[in-house]
Amino acid sequence: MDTRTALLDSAETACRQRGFDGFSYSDMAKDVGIAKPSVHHHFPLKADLALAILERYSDNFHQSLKNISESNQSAGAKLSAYVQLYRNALKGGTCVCLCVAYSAGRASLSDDVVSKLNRFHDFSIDWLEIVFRNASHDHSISHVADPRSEAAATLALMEGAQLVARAASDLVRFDQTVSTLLSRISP
Amino acid sequence: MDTRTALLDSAETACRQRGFDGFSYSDMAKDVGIAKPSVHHHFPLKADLALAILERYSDNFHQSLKNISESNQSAGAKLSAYVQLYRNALKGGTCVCLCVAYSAGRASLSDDVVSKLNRFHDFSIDWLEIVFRNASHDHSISHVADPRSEAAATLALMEGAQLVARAASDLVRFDQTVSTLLSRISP
DNA sequence: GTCTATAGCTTGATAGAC
DNA sequence: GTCTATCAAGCTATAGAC
Repeated sequence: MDTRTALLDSAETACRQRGFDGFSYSDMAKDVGIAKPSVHHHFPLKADLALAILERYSDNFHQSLKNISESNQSAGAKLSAYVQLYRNALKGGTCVCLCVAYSAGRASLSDDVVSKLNRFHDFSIDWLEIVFRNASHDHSISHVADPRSEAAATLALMEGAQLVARAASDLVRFDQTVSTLLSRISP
Repeated sequence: MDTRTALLDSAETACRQRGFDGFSYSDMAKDVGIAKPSVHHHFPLKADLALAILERYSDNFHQSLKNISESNQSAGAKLSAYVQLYRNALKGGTCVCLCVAYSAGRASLSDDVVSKLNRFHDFSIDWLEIVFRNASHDHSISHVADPRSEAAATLALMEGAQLVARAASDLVRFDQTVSTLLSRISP
């Protein structure tokens, strides 16, 4: 594995565990086994690092949603897979997803990172809106109200469920939080 | 106003804007107009400060829920007031509530603060559970599923809605997120 | 209860050799 | 691309005078 990728892995994990202000170039250097100033060769400023982490994360997430769309037929099955994605991102209650970490640490981020973060949110809501719109045709999710609002609520539910589960370091909290949503999905 | 209260005000606001690692004793000292070491007289360690902020916040929140319970008749009206509480806590999109800030910054908090945070979450869920349980009698909220799960989902929805709105610094995001929930309340 | 002074450490970032 | 050496600034925290 190349050094840049190893550094990004280290930084993303640390950021999702402890927040963007909760890890340093020194931590990354120790993790990867190089000297601290060498990290600056790959990411001159921490703002560069913030952007690189988000861009890679964003690309992976987009790919995940594409895979979910392709490998699941009904809207309900797609929604269920989406919830699983956020459940897995918790890594047993030790992490939150990058969006939760960045949203909470918004004040330490540059304007372009914040705007990319908001575009990430929009992308997720757009995808969910289509799912809920399809659900009102295939009836795989019960009593769907306005698809756009349902989509926004679902994204917030995922982020909030992660926060509560992270606070307790307990996946059961996540499961309890999403159970009403999942119960609306037809088998 | 006494110095301790002024310091708590400064710290709570800063924490909700920038996270617990995002402000320092120096910031508080400047805010209140005293020297930095004087802050240590009131809160020797930053861990003491973390606890004091949460305890005061918790007491205020409990009082707010009590007021909501007393001044609203139907379950739907109580839920609507609860949502407003979280909307106001956003302060126009500049802040999140303390629980969101603490949950995201969990790694920097001591064990007793984390356990108090989890008790705060439980208290909120308990209160909401009663609201949803009453709603299945007074029919002021439509299609209520399991009250405990609805309660957990509602807390997560509030925290997630705050995160998304904070990321965008835009209250409209909050309103869009909670609109499906509010539309379930009978007029 | 507030002050000045300071300790001891970590941070992000740079200079310059190899 | 990685290193050693270093910087200025920030942090939490303490000592001791008033």
